Amino acid sequence: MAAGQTSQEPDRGAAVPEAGPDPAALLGWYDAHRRTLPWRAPPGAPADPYRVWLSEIMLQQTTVTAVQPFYARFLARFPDVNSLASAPAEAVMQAWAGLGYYSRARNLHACARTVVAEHGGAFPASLDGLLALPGVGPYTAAAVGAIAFDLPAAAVDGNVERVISRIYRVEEPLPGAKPRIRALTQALVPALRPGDFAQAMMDLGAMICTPRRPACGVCPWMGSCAARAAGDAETFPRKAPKKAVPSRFGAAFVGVRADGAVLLRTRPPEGLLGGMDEPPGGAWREGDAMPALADLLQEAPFAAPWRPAPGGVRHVFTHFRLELVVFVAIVATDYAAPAGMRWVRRADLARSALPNVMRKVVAHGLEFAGRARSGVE
DNA sequence: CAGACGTGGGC
DNA sequence: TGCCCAAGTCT
Repeated sequence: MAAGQTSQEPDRGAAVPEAGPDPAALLGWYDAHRRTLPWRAPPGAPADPYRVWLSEIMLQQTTVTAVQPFYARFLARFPDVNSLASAPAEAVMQAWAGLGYYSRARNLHACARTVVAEHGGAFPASLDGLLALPGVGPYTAAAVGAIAFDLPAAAVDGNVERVISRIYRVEEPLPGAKPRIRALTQALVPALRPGDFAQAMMDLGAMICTPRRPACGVCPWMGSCAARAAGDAETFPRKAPKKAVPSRFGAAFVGVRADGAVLLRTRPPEGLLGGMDEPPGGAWREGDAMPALADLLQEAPFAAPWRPAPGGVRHVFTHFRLELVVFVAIVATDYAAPAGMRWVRRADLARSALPNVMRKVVAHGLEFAGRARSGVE
Protein backbone atom coordinates (compact mmCIF):
# COMPACT_ATOMS: atom_id res chain seq x y z
CA MET A 1 0.00 0.00 0.00
CA ALA A 2 1.00 3.60 -0.25
CA ALA A 3 2.32 4.64 3.11
CA GLY A 4 0.23 7.77 2.91
CA GLN A 5 1.04 10.85 4.88
CA THR A 6 2.60 10.19 8.23
CA SER A 7 1.01 12.90 10.33
CA GLN A 8 -2.67 12.72 9.59
CA GLU A 9 -5.68 12.85 11.76
CA PRO A 10 -8.50 10.36 11.18
CA ASP A 11 -10.11 11.12 7.83
CA ARG A 12 -13.59 12.49 8.31
CA GLY A 13 -14.66 10.87 5.09
CA ALA A 14 -12.96 7.53 5.65
CA ALA A 15 -14.96 4.40 6.23
CA VAL A 16 -15.38 3.52 9.88
CA PRO A 17 -15.58 -0.02 11.29
CA GLU A 18 -19.17 -0.98 11.96
CA ALA A 19 -18.34 -3.07 15.03
CA GLY A 20 -15.53 -4.00 17.36
CA PRO A 21 -13.36 -7.05 16.68
CA ASP A 22 -15.08 -10.35 17.45
CA PRO A 23 -12.91 -12.89 19.30
CA ALA A 24 -15.04 -15.73 17.95
CA ALA A 25 -14.29 -14.68 14.39
CA LEU A 26 -10.57 -14.77 15.14
CA LEU A 27 -10.87 -18.22 16.73
CA GLY A 28 -12.73 -19.46 13.68
CA TRP A 29 -9.96 -18.19 11.46
CA TYR A 30 -7.40 -19.80 13.77
CA ASP A 31 -9.13 -23.18 13.59
CA ALA A 32 -8.83 -23.07 9.82
CA HIS A 33 -5.40 -21.52 9.39
CA ARG A 34 -3.33 -22.08 12.52
CA ARG A 35 0.33 -22.88 12.05
CA THR A 36 1.56 -26.29 13.08
CA LEU A 37 4.52 -25.69 15.35
CA PRO A 38 6.53 -28.26 17.31
CA TRP A 39 5.72 -26.71 20.68
CA ARG A 40 2.02 -26.46 19.94
CA ALA A 41 -0.35 -29.17 21.19
CA PRO A 42 -2.77 -30.59 18.60
CA PRO A 43 -6.20 -28.89 18.51
CA GLY A 44 -8.09 -29.61 21.71
CA ALA A 45 -5.18 -31.38 23.40
CA PRO A 46 -3.74 -30.03 26.67
CA ALA A 47 -0.41 -28.20 26.40
CA ASP A 48 2.72 -29.24 28.28
CA PRO A 49 3.71 -26.24 30.46
CA TYR A 50 7.40 -27.10 30.17
CA ARG A 51 7.32 -27.05 26.38
CA VAL A 52 5.20 -23.93 26.24
CA TRP A 53 7.53 -22.15 28.65
CA LEU A 54 10.67 -23.30 26.83
CA SER A 55 9.31 -22.16 23.48
CA GLU A 56 8.18 -18.80 24.85
CA ILE A 57 11.62 -18.08 26.28
CA MET A 58 13.32 -19.07 23.04
CA LEU A 59 10.89 -16.99 20.99
CA GLN A 60 11.58 -13.78 22.90
CA GLN A 61 12.86 -11.37 20.24
CA THR A 62 13.69 -14.37 18.06
CA THR A 63 12.06 -15.64 14.88
CA VAL A 64 10.18 -18.94 14.64
CA THR A 65 12.60 -20.04 11.91
CA ALA A 66 15.64 -19.42 14.09
CA VAL A 67 14.09 -21.15 17.11
CA GLN A 68 12.95 -24.40 15.47
CA PRO A 69 16.27 -26.30 15.31
CA PHE A 70 17.32 -25.05 18.74
CA TYR A 71 14.03 -26.11 20.26
CA ALA A 72 14.29 -29.60 18.80
CA ARG A 73 17.84 -30.13 19.99
CA PHE A 74 17.17 -28.59 23.38
CA LEU A 75 14.07 -30.68 24.02
CA ALA A 76 15.87 -33.87 23.00
CA ARG A 77 18.66 -33.04 25.43
CA PHE A 78 16.46 -31.72 28.25
CA PRO A 79 13.07 -33.41 27.80
CA ASP A 80 11.55 -32.15 31.04
CA VAL A 81 12.07 -29.59 33.78
CA ASN A 82 13.86 -32.08 36.04
CA SER A 83 16.49 -32.94 33.47
CA LEU A 84 17.07 -29.25 32.81
CA ALA A 85 17.26 -28.39 36.50
CA SER A 86 19.83 -31.08 37.20
CA ALA A 87 22.02 -30.21 34.21
CA PRO A 88 25.27 -28.27 34.67
CA ALA A 89 25.18 -24.64 33.58
CA GLU A 90 27.81 -25.24 30.89
CA ALA A 91 25.58 -27.81 29.19
CA VAL A 92 22.70 -25.32 29.10
CA MET A 93 24.87 -22.50 27.75
CA GLN A 94 26.27 -24.86 25.12
CA ALA A 95 22.77 -25.84 24.00
CA TRP A 96 21.84 -22.16 23.75
CA ALA A 97 25.01 -21.08 21.92
CA GLY A 98 24.06 -19.34 18.67
CA LEU A 99 20.54 -18.33 19.72
CA GLY A 100 21.54 -15.01 21.29
CA TYR A 101 20.38 -13.10 24.37
CA TYR A 102 22.26 -15.45 26.65
CA SER A 103 20.77 -14.11 29.86
CA ARG A 104 17.71 -16.04 28.72
CA ALA A 105 19.66 -19.28 29.09
CA ARG A 106 20.92 -18.35 32.53
CA ASN A 107 17.44 -17.40 33.66
CA LEU A 108 15.95 -20.49 32.02
CA HIS A 109 18.24 -22.69 34.04
CA ALA A 110 17.55 -20.75 37.25
CA CYS A 111 13.83 -20.97 36.52
CA ALA A 112 13.93 -24.74 36.06
CA ARG A 113 15.76 -25.09 39.36
CA THR A 114 13.21 -22.85 41.07
CA VAL A 115 10.31 -24.85 39.67
CA VAL A 116 11.86 -28.07 40.94
CA ALA A 117 13.03 -26.73 44.31
CA GLU A 118 10.07 -24.56 45.22
CA HIS A 119 7.13 -25.93 43.22
CA GLY A 120 7.74 -29.66 43.29
CA GLY A 121 8.60 -29.75 39.59
CA ALA A 122 5.28 -28.29 38.43
CA PHE A 123 5.02 -24.81 36.92
CA PRO A 124 2.81 -22.52 39.02
CA ALA A 125 -0.64 -22.21 37.50
CA SER A 126 -1.19 -18.58 38.45
CA LEU A 127 -0.09 -15.35 36.80
CA ASP A 128 1.62 -14.13 39.95
CA GLY A 129 3.40 -17.42 40.43
CA LEU A 130 4.65 -17.44 36.85
CA LEU A 131 5.66 -13.78 36.98
CA ALA A 132 7.88 -14.48 39.98
CA LEU A 133 10.02 -16.93 37.99
CA PRO A 134 13.38 -15.76 36.60
CA GLY A 135 13.20 -14.71 32.96
CA VAL A 136 9.39 -14.63 33.00
CA GLY A 137 7.94 -11.16 32.44
CA PRO A 138 4.42 -9.91 31.80
CA TYR A 139 4.24 -11.33 28.30
CA THR A 140 5.61 -14.79 29.04
CA ALA A 141 3.56 -15.17 32.22
CA ALA A 142 0.40 -14.37 30.29
CA ALA A 143 1.32 -16.62 27.37
CA VAL A 144 2.17 -19.64 29.52
CA GLY A 145 -0.80 -18.93 31.77
CA ALA A 146 -3.24 -18.76 28.89
CA ILE A 147 -1.81 -21.55 26.73
CA ALA A 148 -0.89 -24.07 29.42
CA PHE A 149 -3.36 -23.21 32.19
CA ASP A 150 -6.37 -21.64 30.46
CA LEU A 151 -6.00 -18.39 32.39
CA PRO A 152 -7.86 -15.47 30.75
CA ALA A 153 -4.63 -13.49 30.42
CA ALA A 154 -3.66 -11.02 27.72
CA ALA A 155 -0.32 -12.05 26.18
CA VAL A 156 0.81 -8.85 24.52
CA ASP A 157 3.84 -9.27 22.32
CA GLY A 158 5.01 -7.39 19.26
CA ASN A 159 2.41 -9.12 17.08
CA VAL A 160 -0.43 -8.14 19.37
CA GLU A 161 0.82 -4.57 19.66
CA ARG A 162 0.74 -4.34 15.89
CA VAL A 163 -2.71 -5.92 15.50
CA ILE A 164 -4.34 -3.91 18.25
CA SER A 165 -2.69 -0.61 17.32
CA ARG A 166 -4.11 -1.05 13.82
CA ILE A 167 -7.55 -2.22 14.84
CA TYR A 168 -8.00 0.81 17.10
CA ARG A 169 -5.63 3.08 15.20
CA VAL A 170 -3.66 3.88 18.33
CA GLU A 171 -1.82 7.14 17.65
CA GLU A 172 0.38 7.10 20.75
CA PRO A 173 3.82 5.69 19.95
CA LEU A 174 5.36 2.68 21.64
CA PRO A 175 6.43 2.04 24.29
CA GLY A 176 4.12 4.62 25.86
CA ALA A 177 1.08 2.98 24.30
CA LYS A 178 1.71 -0.36 25.97
CA PRO A 179 -0.73 0.08 28.91
CA ARG A 180 -3.52 1.16 26.57
CA ILE A 181 -2.85 -1.69 24.15
CA ARG A 182 -2.75 -4.15 26.99
CA ALA A 183 -6.13 -2.97 28.27
CA LEU A 184 -7.64 -3.09 24.77
CA THR A 185 -6.33 -6.64 24.37
CA GLN A 186 -7.52 -7.79 27.77
CA ALA A 187 -11.04 -6.65 26.92
CA LEU A 188 -11.06 -9.08 23.98
CA VAL A 189 -9.75 -12.19 25.77
CA PRO A 190 -12.56 -14.77 25.77
CA ALA A 191 -13.39 -16.82 28.85
CA LEU A 192 -13.32 -19.93 26.66
CA ARG A 193 -10.11 -20.85 24.82
CA PRO A 194 -7.92 -17.99 26.08
CA GLY A 195 -4.83 -19.95 25.04
CA ASP A 196 -6.04 -20.37 21.49
CA PHE A 197 -6.94 -16.69 21.44
CA ALA A 198 -3.39 -15.77 22.43
CA GLN A 199 -1.92 -18.00 19.76
CA ALA A 200 -4.45 -16.80 17.21
CA MET A 201 -3.40 -13.21 17.81
CA MET A 202 0.21 -14.17 17.21
CA ASP A 203 -0.60 -16.14 14.08
CA LEU A 204 -2.66 -13.24 12.80
CA GLY A 205 0.22 -10.87 13.38
CA ALA A 206 2.72 -13.25 11.81
CA MET A 207 0.66 -14.31 8.79
CA ILE A 208 -1.83 -11.54 7.99
CA CYS A 209 -1.23 -8.39 9.99
CA THR A 210 2.44 -8.24 9.06
CA PRO A 211 4.71 -5.21 9.59
CA ARG A 212 4.89 -4.49 5.85
CA ARG A 213 2.24 -5.14 3.24
CA PRO A 214 -0.39 -6.60 5.58
CA ALA A 215 -2.87 -8.93 3.86
CA CYS A 216 -5.91 -6.96 4.96
CA GLY A 217 -8.05 -8.51 2.22
CA VAL A 218 -8.03 -11.91 3.93
CA CYS A 219 -8.06 -10.73 7.54
CA PRO A 220 -10.85 -12.10 9.73
CA TRP A 221 -11.03 -8.69 11.41
CA MET A 222 -10.91 -6.54 8.29
CA GLY A 223 -14.39 -5.18 8.95
CA SER A 224 -13.39 -4.05 12.43
CA CYS A 225 -10.07 -2.42 11.66
CA ALA A 226 -9.84 1.36 11.89
CA ALA A 227 -6.46 1.49 10.17
CA ARG A 228 -7.68 -0.70 7.34
CA ALA A 229 -10.62 1.66 6.94
CA ALA A 230 -8.29 4.64 6.87
CA GLY A 231 -5.93 2.91 4.49
CA ASP A 232 -2.85 3.39 6.65
CA ALA A 233 -2.50 0.06 8.46
CA GLU A 234 1.16 -0.20 7.53
CA THR A 235 2.01 2.94 9.51
CA PHE A 236 1.05 1.29 12.81
CA PRO A 237 2.22 0.80 15.44
CA ARG A 238 3.68 4.27 15.88
CA LYS A 239 7.16 4.10 17.35
CA ALA A 240 9.64 6.46 18.93
CA PRO A 241 12.58 7.19 16.60
CA LYS A 242 15.63 4.98 17.02
CA LYS A 243 19.06 6.11 18.01
CA ALA A 244 22.17 5.61 15.94
CA VAL A 245 24.28 2.58 16.84
CA PRO A 246 27.95 3.31 17.60
CA SER A 247 30.91 1.23 16.44
CA ARG A 248 33.47 -0.50 18.61
CA PHE A 249 36.86 -1.87 17.65
CA GLY A 250 39.15 -4.41 19.21
CA ALA A 251 41.36 -7.45 18.84
CA ALA A 252 40.88 -11.18 19.30
CA PHE A 253 43.78 -13.56 19.77
CA VAL A 254 43.42 -17.04 18.33
CA GLY A 255 46.14 -19.26 19.71
CA VAL A 256 46.45 -22.41 17.63
CA ARG A 257 48.42 -25.43 18.74
CA ALA A 258 50.39 -27.44 16.20
CA ASP A 259 47.76 -30.17 16.54
CA GLY A 260 45.01 -27.68 15.73
CA ALA A 261 43.62 -27.11 19.22
CA VAL A 262 42.41 -23.55 19.96
CA LEU A 263 42.83 -21.55 23.16
CA LEU A 264 39.53 -20.49 24.76
CA ARG A 265 38.32 -18.89 27.94
CA THR A 266 34.87 -18.31 29.45
CA ARG A 267 33.46 -14.81 29.77
CA PRO A 268 32.19 -13.55 33.14
CA PRO A 269 28.63 -14.70 33.93
CA GLU A 270 26.97 -11.30 33.60
CA GLY A 271 26.84 -8.77 30.79
CA LEU A 272 27.39 -9.15 27.08
CA LEU A 273 27.77 -12.80 26.03
CA GLY A 274 27.86 -13.61 29.75
CA GLY A 275 28.99 -17.13 30.55
CA MET A 276 29.89 -17.89 26.95
CA ASP A 277 33.24 -19.04 25.57
CA GLU A 278 35.65 -17.00 23.45
CA PRO A 279 39.24 -16.75 22.35
CA PRO A 280 41.03 -14.21 24.57
CA GLY A 281 40.62 -10.63 23.38
CA GLY A 282 41.41 -7.03 24.22
CA ALA A 283 39.10 -4.20 25.19
CA TRP A 284 36.49 -3.02 22.68
CA ARG A 285 36.86 0.73 22.24
CA GLU A 286 34.22 2.98 20.79
CA GLY A 287 35.34 5.11 17.85
CA ASP A 288 35.32 5.72 14.14
CA ALA A 289 38.23 3.55 13.03
CA MET A 290 40.36 0.60 14.00
CA PRO A 291 43.24 1.49 16.31
CA ALA A 292 46.78 0.81 15.11
CA LEU A 293 47.80 -2.83 15.09
CA ALA A 294 50.70 -2.03 17.39
CA ASP A 295 48.25 -0.67 19.97
CA LEU A 296 46.00 -3.71 19.71
CA LEU A 297 48.99 -6.00 20.12
CA GLN A 298 49.67 -4.46 23.52
CA GLU A 299 46.63 -6.38 24.76
CA ALA A 300 47.85 -9.82 23.72
CA PRO A 301 47.11 -12.34 26.48
CA PHE A 302 50.60 -13.83 26.29
CA ALA A 303 53.78 -13.44 24.27
CA ALA A 304 53.65 -15.30 20.97
CA PRO A 305 54.40 -14.64 17.30
CA TRP A 306 51.01 -12.94 16.75
CA ARG A 307 50.17 -12.07 13.16
CA PRO A 308 47.00 -10.32 11.98
CA ALA A 309 44.76 -12.41 9.74
CA PRO A 310 43.72 -10.33 6.73
CA GLY A 311 40.13 -9.19 6.70
CA GLY A 312 39.08 -9.30 10.33
CA VAL A 313 35.58 -10.00 11.67
CA ARG A 314 32.54 -7.72 11.66
CA HIS A 315 29.48 -8.33 13.75
CA VAL A 316 26.35 -6.39 14.58
CA PHE A 317 24.86 -6.41 18.06
CA THR A 318 21.64 -4.72 19.04
CA HIS A 319 23.29 -1.59 20.39
CA PHE A 320 26.67 -1.43 18.62
CA ARG A 321 28.67 -2.69 15.67
CA LEU A 322 31.87 -4.55 16.34
CA GLU A 323 34.95 -4.87 14.21
CA LEU A 324 37.75 -7.16 15.35
CA VAL A 325 41.27 -7.74 14.16
CA VAL A 326 42.03 -11.42 14.55
CA PHE A 327 45.61 -12.12 15.58
CA VAL A 328 46.84 -15.67 15.12
CA ALA A 329 49.81 -17.45 16.67
CA ILE A 330 50.80 -21.06 16.16
CA VAL A 331 52.51 -22.64 19.15
CA ALA A 332 53.93 -26.06 20.03
CA THR A 333 51.62 -28.88 21.04
CA ASP A 334 53.09 -28.95 24.54
CA TYR A 335 52.41 -25.24 25.08
CA ALA A 336 50.64 -24.93 28.44
CA ALA A 337 47.39 -22.96 28.52
CA PRO A 338 47.79 -19.65 30.39
CA ALA A 339 45.84 -19.16 33.60
CA GLY A 340 42.08 -19.04 33.07
CA MET A 341 42.29 -20.50 29.57
CA ARG A 342 42.13 -23.99 28.10
CA TRP A 343 43.01 -25.74 24.89
CA VAL A 344 40.01 -27.02 22.98
CA ARG A 345 40.56 -29.60 20.27
CA ARG A 346 39.07 -28.94 16.87
CA ALA A 347 36.61 -31.80 17.25
CA ASP A 348 35.35 -30.31 20.53
CA LEU A 349 34.79 -26.78 19.22
CA ALA A 350 31.28 -27.59 18.06
CA ARG A 351 30.40 -28.62 21.60
CA SER A 352 31.75 -25.49 23.25
CA ALA A 353 29.56 -22.53 24.21
CA LEU A 354 30.82 -20.21 21.50
CA PRO A 355 28.42 -17.43 20.52
CA ASN A 356 28.26 -16.81 16.80
CA VAL A 357 30.53 -13.79 16.81
CA MET A 358 33.21 -15.89 18.48
CA ARG A 359 32.61 -18.76 16.09
CA LYS A 360 33.35 -16.31 13.32
CA VAL A 361 36.55 -15.24 15.08
CA VAL A 362 37.73 -18.84 15.55
CA ALA A 363 36.89 -19.77 11.97
CA HIS A 364 38.71 -16.73 10.66
CA GLY A 365 41.78 -17.44 12.75
CA LEU A 366 41.85 -21.13 11.85
CA GLU A 367 41.49 -20.38 8.19
CA PHE A 368 44.51 -18.11 8.31
CA ALA A 369 46.46 -20.61 10.43
CA GLY A 370 45.70 -23.34 7.94
CA ARG A 371 46.95 -21.26 5.04
CA ALA A 372 50.02 -20.16 6.97
CA ARG A 373 50.95 -23.74 7.83
CA SER A 374 50.56 -24.97 4.28
CA GLY A 375 52.67 -22.05 3.12
CA VAL A 376 50.01 -20.75 0.76
CA GLU A 377 49.98 -17.18 2.00
C1' DC B 1 12.61 4.45 32.26
C1' DA B 2 15.96 4.23 28.82
C1' DG B 3 19.57 1.22 27.81
C1' DA B 4 21.62 -3.41 27.72
C1' DC B 5 21.14 -7.53 25.60
C1' DG B 6 22.34 -11.56 19.84
C1' DT B 7 21.32 -13.06 15.68
C1' DG B 8 19.69 -13.73 10.96
C1' DG B 9 16.73 -12.51 7.29
C1' DG B 10 14.09 -9.29 4.25
C1' DC B 11 14.13 -5.43 1.32
C1' DT C 1 25.04 -1.38 2.79
C1' DG C 2 22.00 -0.13 6.14
C1' DC C 3 17.87 -0.28 8.57
C1' DC C 4 14.02 -2.72 10.37
C1' DC C 5 12.26 -6.45 12.31
C1' DA C 6 11.22 -11.14 15.61
C1' DA C 7 6.44 -14.56 20.72
C1' DG C 8 10.79 -9.39 25.95
C1' DT C 9 13.19 -9.10 30.39
C1' DC C 10 16.06 -6.96 33.60
C1' DT C 11 18.20 -3.06 35.74
